[in-house]
Amino acid sequence: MARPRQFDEHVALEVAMNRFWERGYERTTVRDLSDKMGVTLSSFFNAFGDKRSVFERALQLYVLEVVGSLTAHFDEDAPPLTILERFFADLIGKSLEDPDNRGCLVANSVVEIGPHDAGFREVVVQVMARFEKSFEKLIRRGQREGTVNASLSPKEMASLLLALMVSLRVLVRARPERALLEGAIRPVFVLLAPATSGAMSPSKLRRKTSSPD
Amino acid sequence: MARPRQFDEHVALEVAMNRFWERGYERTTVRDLSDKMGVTLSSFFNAFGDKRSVFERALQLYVLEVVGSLTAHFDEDAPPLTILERFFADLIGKSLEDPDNRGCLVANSVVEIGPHDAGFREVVVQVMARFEKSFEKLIRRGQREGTVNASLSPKEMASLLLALMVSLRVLVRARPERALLEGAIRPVFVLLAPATSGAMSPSKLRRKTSSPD
DNA sequence: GTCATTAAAGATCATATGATCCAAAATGCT
DNA sequence: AGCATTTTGGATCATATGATCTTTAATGAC
Repeated sequence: MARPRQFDEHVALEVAMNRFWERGYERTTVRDLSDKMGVTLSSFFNAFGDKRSVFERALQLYVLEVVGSLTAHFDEDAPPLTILERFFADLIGKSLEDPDNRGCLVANSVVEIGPHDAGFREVVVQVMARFEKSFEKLIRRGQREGTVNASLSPKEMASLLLALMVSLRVLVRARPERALLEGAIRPVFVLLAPATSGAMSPSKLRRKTSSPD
Repeated sequence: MARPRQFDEHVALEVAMNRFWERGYERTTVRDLSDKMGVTLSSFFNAFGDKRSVFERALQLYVLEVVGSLTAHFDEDAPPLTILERFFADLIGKSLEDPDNRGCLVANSVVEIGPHDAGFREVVVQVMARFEKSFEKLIRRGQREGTVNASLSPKEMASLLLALMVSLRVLVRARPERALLEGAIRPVFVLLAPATSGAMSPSKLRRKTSSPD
């Protein structure tokens, strides 16, 4: 009943997402977008409305795909500490393997348009809240099961893990060094480990092979 | 011998710094800058060259003043743990009292222009390296003096503290909540506290007034 | 006072940018 | 085939933006 689209909307949005992720909102022009998306400028505006809407949907897509692939760890059947270890290993791995060091679109958006756009801030806040809740649940479960240090406040630890997660994604943009990122998380896992019975200090848990650096 | 300036270069740069801090690099136009700086567009370019140069000097100024006022804590005559507590309390206080939730210009720059401008990235990396070194020294001193958990790796803890510092400044842009920011740092201080002799868990050090939340 | 020198004022330029407009093209329905 | 409907191509628009140019103003040196 009408002329069919010559492009796949989902594929196009995927391209847009990667473009925004790499260059940020302001530095990405609609011409660059429509180019990379393989969509004419007319079709771009016809199909998506305006630049802001495209970003909105790109951000949604990011949350669905990239954030989703991370949160998937939370549903694994494993001890909370294992889940957290896998989660951060995955986060660091993905961060370091990105040749463009783009970090996280959500975190980037916090900085670039956080205080300037209440709508986007809301999205970002929601995403963060989800992580916080998941972290908190993991901590609580670990404490119930005796695999996580029972003296820790789950809420505080959730804040710490969220903060850590954000900072890893920010730091990698300037300093994509494994030692820095892994160094930052390792002490936190020392802290998470349950207090060993007796007078044993947490030092035994610190590393697999150790030498005081 | 020539017409004198009608503006104070330092004051003008201060204004520019605050403008970049609040709005970021791309969103701040030279017209807005010259306006707020009280300098005509001609004088702006005449005195500073171009927008990038102004940002460069604004960033320098930020490092000197804002970062400087934070690093001042490191020279205080107090136990490392006390210095770190004051440092983070100050950081959080300053972050929360800013009505515009601007976070940190350096951190913001990491995200906005980190991967796109090697020159600025270098500045940012330097600043971070300074903090890391300071953190590491504090940890080492605390360990020598017996006021910091001796089983921790100073390098790793320095990475963690740097990461934490960055994340606080980023988080405040979207979620200026004291509970979140303080919640994130408190467990780290639990970790930093020296292992108490005997089988005592760190729980006693956790809070001044406590109730398991 | 004259002159060299730099700053200020304000118009102006070239380009970039988000967005629109209109005609041509492609489809399904009848 | 003809029509309604949506997409596409490409020109175009209005404005914003970084930067420059020209003219005038202020100052010290002589």
